[in-house]
Amino acid sequence: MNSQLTIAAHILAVLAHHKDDGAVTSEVLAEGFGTNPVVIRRVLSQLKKAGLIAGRPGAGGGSVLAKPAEEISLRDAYSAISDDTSSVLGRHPGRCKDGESVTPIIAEYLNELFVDAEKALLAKLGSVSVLELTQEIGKRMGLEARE
Amino acid sequence: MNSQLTIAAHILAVLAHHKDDGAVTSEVLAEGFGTNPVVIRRVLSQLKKAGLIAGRPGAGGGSVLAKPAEEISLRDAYSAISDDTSSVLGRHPGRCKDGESVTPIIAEYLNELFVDAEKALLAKLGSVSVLELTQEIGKRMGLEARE
DNA sequence: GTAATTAGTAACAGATTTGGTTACGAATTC
DNA sequence: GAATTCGTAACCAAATCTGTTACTAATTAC
Repeated sequence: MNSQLTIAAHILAVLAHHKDDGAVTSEVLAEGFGTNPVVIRRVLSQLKKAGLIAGRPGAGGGSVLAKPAEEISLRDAYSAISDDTSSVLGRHPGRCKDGESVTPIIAEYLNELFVDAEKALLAKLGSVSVLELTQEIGKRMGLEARE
Repeated sequence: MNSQLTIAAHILAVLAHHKDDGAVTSEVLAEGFGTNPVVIRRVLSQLKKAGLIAGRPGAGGGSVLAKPAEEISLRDAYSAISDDTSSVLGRHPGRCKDGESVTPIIAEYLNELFVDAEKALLAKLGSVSVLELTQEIGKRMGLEARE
């Protein structure tokens, strides 16, 4: 699900933005992102499993951040929605005919390189906290209101 | 096409590895990767457009590197197979109801962050040349033969 | 010049993935 | 007990991905 990270980041940003207004329902989040509440709940479920948010069913329920916004990074969101097999760059399958010795070596080395590249990406995501997210969003909203 | 970068890297590695053995046919490349020659040719076509390889049809034809291996990086391969709209992390669609002002701001900011993260990944890919690729592969083949 | 080889590309099919929807049970509040 | 909301399963349509066949164009071999 390629939009899950985007949705997760959106959710975290909105929850942090509304931190003092109580829980946010999946319906509100869905409207904000322009999708169905179930799509949102699928991501909420994974963020919850990862301990990033907390949710309560029932009237007046919804989701809130489970931790201070400065303790949640976009990398946490990425980890929450990724399974172990997923990779942004794909993996070399390493299929080859018997006796062909160069292919599996290329496969293994390329996979190592891709993992390294992915680590660089994750490091960048890890450097952005949800707190920074809301601060920047608040700043931009202020600018826009003034225009 | 998610395996295209892997295929492209495989192609470049094999072409560099066989640099002194003449052109390599799409059939040989396909066997090495375990796929159909047409799948390989689709990627070859893009690498050729990007000026990374040169190909000749006809008997004894095939593909060769168009530049010295040290002047081709995995980032070049990535650029060759990506179009402008593609992104490894996806993009925030920015859909929202009228009057909702926070959503487009979140969308824009997240997209900026994702582009930054992608740049970190591309920088890593850019640091690996096809020459290094073949050198490391040659090293590993030597090690394996000795086992 | 003719045959053989190979790239390049279009067209198509099957499998997989993705995003959206409906539905329903469980938990919670009022 | 009624209303609300989550959590999740089931399903569907659209898109994407991978592989295949088929054909043309270009080039070499003889």
